[in-house]
Amino acid sequence: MRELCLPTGLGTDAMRELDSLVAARQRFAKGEPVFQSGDRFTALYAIRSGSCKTTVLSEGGREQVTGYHLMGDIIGFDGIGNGRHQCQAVSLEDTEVCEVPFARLEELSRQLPLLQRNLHRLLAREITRDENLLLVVGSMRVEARVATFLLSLSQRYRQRGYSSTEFVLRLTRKEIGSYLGMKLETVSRLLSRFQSKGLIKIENRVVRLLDLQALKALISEHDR
Amino acid sequence: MRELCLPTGLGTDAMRELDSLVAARQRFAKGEPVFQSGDRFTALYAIRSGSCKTTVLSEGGREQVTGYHLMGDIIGFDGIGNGRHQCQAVSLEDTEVCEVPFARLEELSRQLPLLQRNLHRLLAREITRDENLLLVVGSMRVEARVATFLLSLSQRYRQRGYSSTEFVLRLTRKEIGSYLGMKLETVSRLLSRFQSKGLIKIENRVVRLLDLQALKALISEHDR
DNA sequence: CGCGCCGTTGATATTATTCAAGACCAGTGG
DNA sequence: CCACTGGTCTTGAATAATATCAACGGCGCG
Repeated sequence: MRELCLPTGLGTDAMRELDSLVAARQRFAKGEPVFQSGDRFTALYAIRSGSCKTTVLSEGGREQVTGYHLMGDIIGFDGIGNGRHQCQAVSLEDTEVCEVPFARLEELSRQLPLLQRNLHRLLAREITRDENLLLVVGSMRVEARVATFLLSLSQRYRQRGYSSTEFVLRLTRKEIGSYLGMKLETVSRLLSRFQSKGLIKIENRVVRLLDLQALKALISEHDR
Repeated sequence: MRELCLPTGLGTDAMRELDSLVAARQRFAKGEPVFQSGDRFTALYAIRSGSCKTTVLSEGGREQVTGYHLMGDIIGFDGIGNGRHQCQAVSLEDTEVCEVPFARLEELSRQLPLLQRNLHRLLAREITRDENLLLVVGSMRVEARVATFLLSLSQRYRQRGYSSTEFVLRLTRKEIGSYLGMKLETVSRLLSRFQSKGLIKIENRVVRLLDLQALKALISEHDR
């Protein structure tokens, strides 16, 4: 498991106890839901490999992508509030997931203050993640939003030990657009523009970041 | 304290223990910060009367309003992640706040499963609150966003036992705009338009909702 | 009383969406 | 193996939504 994750700093005994409550890995093919909106909430899910998107559905059946989750991320927190999942999580490629039964996690975290602390950290990080996204979507123009998206992915891949300058987008243009509050054509245009300015190289879903500085500059360049 | 709040369902003993760790009320005049971005995180704050906004600041010094908190809300969760507050909370009128030291709350919640559960609920609700706002800002046109804002306030005031059709906006047009991802002029225009259509009556900060159905209809009317 | 923020409204400019067409690609079935 | 299909992506032109600029009235506070 990962640095920013539940077992951080736990002793070997505690670690073993935590392991014992984690179920075996489950596999999800591309497009399969890990959980659906309305499902009874019983567990968190740790992504061991692959990736997922989380989406909320508006009354009109409109889908809004609220998260793009990579290996090492934990998803499912949204269900804690009222015992049912408020969003759905869908696998974006072949994905392996470990189920962490939440009732038992709560129980164990009563005995292990450090585990409790880590759980709280995870919950809080989810909050700041969302608020950050809110800042991006609410206050930046589209160009800066896409630049932010790319740079944030870059950083997340680096944290995971992968290349921070070349990676595959598992989201479609439409999904990226939904995530960033714009239309798919706009996403496409901006990626093309970034490429023509020499900031990135993009071929379908494969991005290579060529000029991180310039991308950063785009972000602060103009308000909205 | 309130229904959706920490002491829900606790016995009288547990209640007393919880009370014992809550500090006396503090008062904040309009414009005063309850906590600032970068402050060391030590406590949550329960709003007993009045209201606050929470804002995050981008690198460019741009302010994004991420929350509008009324009496009964608890704020400060954002600091749990890394021990420092990620946003600032500012009083919008004369406001009374109770400080809840977080370390002691964690400790107590290890002994009281129900308290633990309530704490987790609060954290999770904060997450779904943000994701809902994301849906609003990311996928609705400005008209629907403002309608959603008014209806959500209506509901929150009702939950608190106040009039759900007449209330005072403690946020300026600029703050509302920031919260909803639009410009202050746009907010002003939309409120005027709603008024001229007979949906609301607005005089400065005082709103009266006249046609809830029509406001609801506006929301689903069109995507973006 | 005067000054600074707040709010409204109109005219104009810009940004982003919509509509439309075509290229590309992967999967499917003949 | 190839043609077919449906989804994805790109790009252009027209259009609609929203921001910007500007002027002014009003309110609250010192």
